[in-house]
Amino acid sequence: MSQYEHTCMIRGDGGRTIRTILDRICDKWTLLVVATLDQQRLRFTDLHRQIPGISQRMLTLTLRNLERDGLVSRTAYAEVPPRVEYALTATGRSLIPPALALAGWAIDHIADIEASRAAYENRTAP
Amino acid sequence: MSQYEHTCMIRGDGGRTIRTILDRICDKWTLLVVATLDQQRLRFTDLHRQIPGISQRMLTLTLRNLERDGLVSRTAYAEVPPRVEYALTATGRSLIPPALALAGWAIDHIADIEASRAAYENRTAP
DNA sequence: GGCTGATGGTTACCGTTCGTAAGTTGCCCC
DNA sequence: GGGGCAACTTACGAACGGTAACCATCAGCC
Repeated sequence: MSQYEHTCMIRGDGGRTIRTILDRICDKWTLLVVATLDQQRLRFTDLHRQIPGISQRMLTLTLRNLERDGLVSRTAYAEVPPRVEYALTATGRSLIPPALALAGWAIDHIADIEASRAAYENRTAP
Repeated sequence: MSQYEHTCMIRGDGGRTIRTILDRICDKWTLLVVATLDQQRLRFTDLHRQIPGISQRMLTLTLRNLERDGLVSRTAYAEVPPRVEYALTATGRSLIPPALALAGWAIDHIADIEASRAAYENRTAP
């Protein structure tokens, strides 16, 4: 029996719960935001600058989801101009190792994947 | 300096390449399909049965992307009724440990996340 | 007193993607 | 010859993501 059944099927819902969580965590931006907040608390604008390609809207939505799920804390200071700082919670920090494992895997296999993809395109698009 | 910069920012593209790969790997279904193929080769219908909630269309698309990226192999037997078997390649198998790490994290923190989410709803929707 | 700039967003719009449901092909069994 | 199985494929409406413009507030400056 695969370890998958131990970890993913452990609940009676046939993996539905874990799918919901993975769906929330594994979107395009969440892992990048969490990884960027590793070891430092950052303001909205700094996050926006440090994550290339993210829009303000997506950053707002991603941070709200993370805040709602208890992975980052949001601290607003009543100053002018306004200042809002985001930081990982304990739960959020615990996500760093598996997130880095996945990112490391991606780094290790970027070349393979891109080569395979190029070969596939050549095969199917004459 | 965080390890993130060592792993994610190592290339000059500001993390754009790794974002592309993560975007491809970290969608709703890919990790579940890969985890389900751990230790066993399966036919289309078996995969469909073992992954609750996936539609035929999404399974087809997910498998095509995985095949294109070289993570699964597709073997069609010219029989009647047709038989197509899917199995992980070496690259696909190497994704299992980080994928299980992430799934394990999700299992460990489902309770925290759901509690935080419930508390958030109560706070914002009186 | 009006203008500019910084900050942390929100809104409007639109194209792409996703989910549901139905159709297709080829052959076998009853 | 009607129904069923396997592996897809297509059609279509709903939901999501991206782009770009807009907003509110106040400090500092002319």
